[in-house]
Amino acid sequence: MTPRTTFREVQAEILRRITHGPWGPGSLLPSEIDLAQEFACSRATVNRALREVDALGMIDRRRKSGTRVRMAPVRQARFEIPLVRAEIEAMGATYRYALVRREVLPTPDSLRALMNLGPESQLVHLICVHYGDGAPYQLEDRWINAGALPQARDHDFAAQSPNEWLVATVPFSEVEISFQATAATDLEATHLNHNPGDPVFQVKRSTWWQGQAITHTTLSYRPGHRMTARY
Amino acid sequence: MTPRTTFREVQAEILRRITHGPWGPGSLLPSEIDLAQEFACSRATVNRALREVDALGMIDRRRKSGTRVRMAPVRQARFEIPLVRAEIEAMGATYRYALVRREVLPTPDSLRALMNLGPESQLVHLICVHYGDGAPYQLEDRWINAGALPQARDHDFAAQSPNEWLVATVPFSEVEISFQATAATDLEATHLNHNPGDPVFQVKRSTWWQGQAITHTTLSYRPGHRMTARY
DNA sequence: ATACGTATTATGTCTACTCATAAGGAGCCA
DNA sequence: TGGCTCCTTATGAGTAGACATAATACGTAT
Repeated sequence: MTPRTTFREVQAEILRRITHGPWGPGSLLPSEIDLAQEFACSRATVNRALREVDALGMIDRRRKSGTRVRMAPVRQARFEIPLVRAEIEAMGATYRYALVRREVLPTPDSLRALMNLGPESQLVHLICVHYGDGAPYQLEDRWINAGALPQARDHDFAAQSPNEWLVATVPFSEVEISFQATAATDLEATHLNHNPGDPVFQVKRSTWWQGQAITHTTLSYRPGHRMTARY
Repeated sequence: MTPRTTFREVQAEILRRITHGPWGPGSLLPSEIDLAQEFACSRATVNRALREVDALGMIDRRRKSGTRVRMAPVRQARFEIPLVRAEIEAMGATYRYALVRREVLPTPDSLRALMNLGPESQLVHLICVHYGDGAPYQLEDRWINAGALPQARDHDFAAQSPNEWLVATVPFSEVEISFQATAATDLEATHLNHNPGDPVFQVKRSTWWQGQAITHTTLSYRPGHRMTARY
């Protein structure tokens, strides 16, 4: 029982009029005051509804000019980036994790520029495999800045995957993520049931905290992997 | 000159306290009323600030229980999906487009299930290439539902790319998008400077409008292409 | 001890009003 | 034809107060 008009109702009706109704691309919407009158609610309610439609990228709002339906909506896809464990368990599979390699090395030249580190810096290098129902799902090749996170030198990554340790240790970092297709290396072929040279879906992720590089990771997926989103 | 506390200031301070300050993962934030008192503003202002922090996936809000900092933030990457033209022109390159093939065919079996179409349905099939500064950038393999969009049968796609025609014709559709790595086909090799079998970054996109399949597209990128986002 | 109803409390949302700010447009003057 | 000021208008954002709703806490009856 909500006799009052809610901003969700207003929003739904506005969306309907844009997608199915009289407000086509480029058209000018009535002012907030007029809409408030029409929907018999306060201007604040209309404002909130319009602000959320704006966040969807479907309208363009300008002071004095008014609110206009975009000619082409600003398309944006949102991908949730879950922990591998959650991703695998969400498919109903049993998660297992194995540490393949663990070493402390001076920073390789290829990562020096990427992580903005000096020549004497050291990185903890980890290679591990994530399995779903016993089948390899993802190969993780991770480098952790030992200068920024000295605890990483001594941590035992055999029990807990580095990703889970990191989100618990540095929860709110800045992240740059990129997707690409590459040819399978011998390492990827060995651990992911690929043949060398096969196409591999890779995610590269760099994270920073307070201007310091924390970790750089390459995630390689099993053959046929897809990332999907709706919008 | 804004002597009043704005919701942005409140939001910034809350974010600071979560990321650098005293409110670590799992901790309970003061109630909106207490925060309003502390920041000398109204509850509505605090509410708006907290609502936006919630949208970032950093806190968990529950009636009666209060607001809690998440143990691990809900990571979400947002990708803007621009028109190829805009993508290429944003790099400072000159955009050119070429139509390679245009035909009307009965729906292939592989697409019948995907687009939920009957056996007598027909699709407009288009293959085109998008160039940046004369070099091939993206190969577009598109199928348009001729039943839902009869205008597509007669439209001349030599002048305008199908994507631009479609966003002008059916601007607000539902989209499913997925990314994957595949091996280059002969067609991709011919038009994108790949060798057959090379890894190709592919984007597949299906769009629907009012429950009807509109179009299904496979976008294949030139060698080395990356999709990048920050969050 | 367990089950159930009730009080409490924090968030969710709406109203009504106020002032701020960006920007289009009219009018005026050189 | 400019270029300038000033008025008007639509959104942006704040205040205070009210009621709704979900969920926990607690006290009482069985």
